[in-house]
Amino acid sequence: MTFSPESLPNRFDFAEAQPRIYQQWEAGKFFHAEPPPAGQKDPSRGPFAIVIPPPNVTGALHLGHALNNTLQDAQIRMRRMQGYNTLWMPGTDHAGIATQAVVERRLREEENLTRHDLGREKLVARIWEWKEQYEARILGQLKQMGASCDWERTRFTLDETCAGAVRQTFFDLFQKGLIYRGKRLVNWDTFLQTAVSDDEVFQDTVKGHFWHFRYPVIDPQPGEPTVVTIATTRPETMLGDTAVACHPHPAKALNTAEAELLERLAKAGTKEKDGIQAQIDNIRERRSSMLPQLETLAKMARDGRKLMLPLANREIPLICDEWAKPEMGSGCVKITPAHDPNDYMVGQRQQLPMINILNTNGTITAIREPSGRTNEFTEKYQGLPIKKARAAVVADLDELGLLGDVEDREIELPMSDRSKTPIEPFLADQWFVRMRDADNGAAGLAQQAMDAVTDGRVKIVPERYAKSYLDWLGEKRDWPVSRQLWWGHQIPVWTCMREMELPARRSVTDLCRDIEAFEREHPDSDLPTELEEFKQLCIDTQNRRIKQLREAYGDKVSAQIRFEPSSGNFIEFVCVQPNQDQIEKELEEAGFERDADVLDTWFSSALWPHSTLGWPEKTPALAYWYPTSTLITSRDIITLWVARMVLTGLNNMQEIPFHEVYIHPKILDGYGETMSKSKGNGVDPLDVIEKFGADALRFGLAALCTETQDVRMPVQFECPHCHALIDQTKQNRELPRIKCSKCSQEFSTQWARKEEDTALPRGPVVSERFEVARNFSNKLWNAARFALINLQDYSAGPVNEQDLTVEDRWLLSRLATVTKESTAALQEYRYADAAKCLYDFAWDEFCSFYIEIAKARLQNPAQQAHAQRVLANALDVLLRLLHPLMPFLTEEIWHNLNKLAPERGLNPVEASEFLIVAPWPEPDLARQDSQIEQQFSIFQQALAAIREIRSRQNIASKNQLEFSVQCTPAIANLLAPMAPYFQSMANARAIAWREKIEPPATNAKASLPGLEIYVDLKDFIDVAAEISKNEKEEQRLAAFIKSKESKLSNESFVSRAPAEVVKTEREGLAHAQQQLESVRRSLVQLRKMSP
RNA sequence: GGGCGGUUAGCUCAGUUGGUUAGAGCGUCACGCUUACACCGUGAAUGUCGGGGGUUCGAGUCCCUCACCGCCCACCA
Repeated sequence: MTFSPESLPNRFDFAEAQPRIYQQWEAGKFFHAEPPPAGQKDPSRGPFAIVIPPPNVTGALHLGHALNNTLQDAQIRMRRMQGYNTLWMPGTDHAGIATQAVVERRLREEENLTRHDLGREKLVARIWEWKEQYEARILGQLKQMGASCDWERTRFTLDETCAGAVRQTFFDLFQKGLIYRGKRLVNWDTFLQTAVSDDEVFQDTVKGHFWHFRYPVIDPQPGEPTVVTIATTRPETMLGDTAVACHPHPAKALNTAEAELLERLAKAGTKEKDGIQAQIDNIRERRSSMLPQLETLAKMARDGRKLMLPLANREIPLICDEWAKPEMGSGCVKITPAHDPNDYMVGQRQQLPMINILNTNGTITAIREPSGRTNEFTEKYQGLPIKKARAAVVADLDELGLLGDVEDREIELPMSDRSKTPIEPFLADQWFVRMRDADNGAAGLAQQAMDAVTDGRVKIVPERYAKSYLDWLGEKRDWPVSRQLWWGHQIPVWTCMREMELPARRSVTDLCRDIEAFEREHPDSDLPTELEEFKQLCIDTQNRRIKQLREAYGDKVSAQIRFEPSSGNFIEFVCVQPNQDQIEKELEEAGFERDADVLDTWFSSALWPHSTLGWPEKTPALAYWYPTSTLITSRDIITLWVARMVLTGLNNMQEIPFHEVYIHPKILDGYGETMSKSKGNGVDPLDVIEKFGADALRFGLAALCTETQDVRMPVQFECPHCHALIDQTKQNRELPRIKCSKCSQEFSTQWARKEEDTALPRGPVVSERFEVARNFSNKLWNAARFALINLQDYSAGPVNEQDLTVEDRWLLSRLATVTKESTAALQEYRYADAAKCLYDFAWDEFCSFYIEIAKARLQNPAQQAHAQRVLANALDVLLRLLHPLMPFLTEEIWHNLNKLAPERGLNPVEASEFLIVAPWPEPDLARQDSQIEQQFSIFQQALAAIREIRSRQNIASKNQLEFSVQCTPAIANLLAPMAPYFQSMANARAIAWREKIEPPATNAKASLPGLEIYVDLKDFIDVAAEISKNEKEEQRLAAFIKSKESKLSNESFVSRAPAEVVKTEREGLAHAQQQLESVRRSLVQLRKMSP
């Protein structure tokens, strides 16, 4: 079977080639990596590994994923070719909340069922079905993009391997005391009865009220107020108040606030000034009207004055806390630690009790006082939904005469994105990972992760993102890891309540309260005997239990035991190691219950770099590829994911997870908005692949990937009828159907729901920004086609140094430079630079010059074999350099090239069968030759000048031109051999190369540094065009000269600028003057000719 | 409110340590089927470098300032 390159189509048929080539790569096992066998020397250049940021199984991949994975694959492919033992670890993320939410929504929409109707097991089974479907789709998309992942190692954050790692990590942290149980305010959705994450909460502005209440002071002293006024937008929360706060130093606080405002006023623009001034006036007014009272309140707080919380009849303290802002409201603020995030912080600072007032369904609960007893005064509110409770509380306070002003006010209300109902802050038991440093000052998890970046073990590129990483970790906030969901890793802790067995003469609750009070008031004294004995008994009981558990289960379990004063019970938390089913069973039989919550999704993805390699097993893969080489991801998960991987890596492996982190740009639409399905401006990579090909998608994305900017990508609908592109606007992007502006036929969009819409053919969302890359791949395809057609009688053989022509040496010099620069650019994640460098070289140098020149040489029997060998070599190198960005096209051409020129290179060697594993080109730096490049550039300029004359004189290319060149013998020697190429590339015949020539009678002239080109125009001359051109040139030069002269006549420039700069300016001036003279001479000539 | 980016041709973007009168692709205009490629070739036109100050012999580049756009974080009882 003979291969006939002429029969290749003149467009690269990517739709046919992509699946075929991908299948060949997979069959060749090129993606699969194994560590070198134990005890053997590593034959490779060493390990190189990237773990994929696992896409969520929530839905299909979008263009952002396409970018992310293109950039990874480019690194992987280059390193593989460079000889590294390269692993790209693929997988997907179970994405807890997001995935459960999607499935629950569908359940609701399609079957009108809630998760409670289905039950935990069945819901989880449904989510697994969803996962299987989307995982397959995601992996399919990655393959169509050409991702060279090691699919045999594909992991899922919820699979068995990852589950083992999660449990091991949890157990380890639990045992180290770095995991603890605590209360935390969560965003509670009372409708769905679930906690939602911060990013599922949106703020809605609604009309509300601002109610002022008066709380009576208990035993006010003379001169003190009898009531304290507070204000709230949520009256019902007062049932859970445990303090009222005022500022400790109101005068100082007012001063500070005023000073800050004054500072802002000085800087503010006119628009803001009025507002700020009003605030300042307010402060000044308050200073006279309210300050004395605020000072009194602060003193009362210090004296321990108490207030009587109405309705609940609860004694609550008046406290000092800086959270109270003297410049706002009444200057005092009610504190409800269990139902407001800020109050919660105050509560923690001030050790206030936290009183929950809500049931999970949003009705008022049976309120329990800190002492443990139920509050009988609030029974009447029990069971009321919030709205009714609010009205009742206001009415009751009014009746007591404690209601003050009621203002109308716009309120920012947090709403649940999922149910569109208001969010209630709700106190829930949660598990936390301790990020803070140890009490003895030893670096905690957060600090260790910070150190890894500050000392350079982990390098973040671009550097500025290290700041977000460090700032966020620097807060060292404990990481809440439990989620009230069903989809995820269930927390491996079993809990049991145990009653305190002790012959207490007094109630446990009282004893505890006394201990607490005594320790607070006499921190340095020993406890009284009774209390001390009780405390010791508690400790002994705990220790005895821990010992019992240890005896029963050894180190397979770790226990934390806590005493709860309010109930007098011990709570035992037992964390069980992985694969201890028997122990779990025994615990459950003994009355323990497993925690129903699951772990934060980021807990499992935090382990990704080592869990995917098999940890906690000591696998050879883990030993070989960990730490991985680089992580390529987007900036929005630097904190959520990157920081946590560093932290768990250091904890579990005692080693960083990766050496480098590259943060790539985000893809925005034409309006600068992030792409998302919910806006309708998302582009499906598969639509781009279908229209432009995978290589165009990849090259296009890489070319846009610059360091500082996000990628802005205007998108269009493609009409399925006539293929016209219709710009997407904010108006039309949410329509279910669109009428094509060109063919007037209609098509459907992603919003199509109704049958009449879905029946229409779908118009995909694409971007014409991929056209450039598609055109480029076609250019390459055809350049290769040309080469192949001309290589049919190729014979391998060495290329002798003395046979190299100027154009050969120019090309080899450029090739060396391009190899060096594009390699460096890729290695440094400067993708746009790499793409541009290769694009320019391939198109403007290889195609426009080398191939054009080759056309003449390949005709000449004496030069043909040599030209073929250099051409094959150049194409070979170019294919290898482009392969990471355009794998399919280059692989396809490589195979064709192998058929005609299996042995190639300046010293021919047999090419590898597959480009994907061909060696990466080494830049032949000895070939870099600036002199040759300069010489060649004279040829290029001369050629351009002749072409320009042809164009301005409007001379058809079929008419041959004659030209002569006035230049030095050196330049003549250089240009004379290029005569055939002037002929083939500009249809221009060289008459003479001399130092002095007689210009032809009718001529057009071009002057370049060191040479003058005269084109003999014969009958073609268009005098008017020539005059106009020269006049324009005259003007331009005159202006240029004028500016140069004024610069050079400037004394301070000449004396202060570096001599070199002055010299180039002088030379520039001289040359321009010469040119001007020449232009003027031509004009005189031309005007004589003009009628 | 805090932090980080951005603003250069109609559009999308480059622009090194300050140094000729600022570049590319697309689009526009003119010409063109010439031994691969019309998804092509040849040539042309196109800019108050967001505004205002400053430093400097010299500023798209450095400093200050204002305006606008985007992202992240924290948020007002």
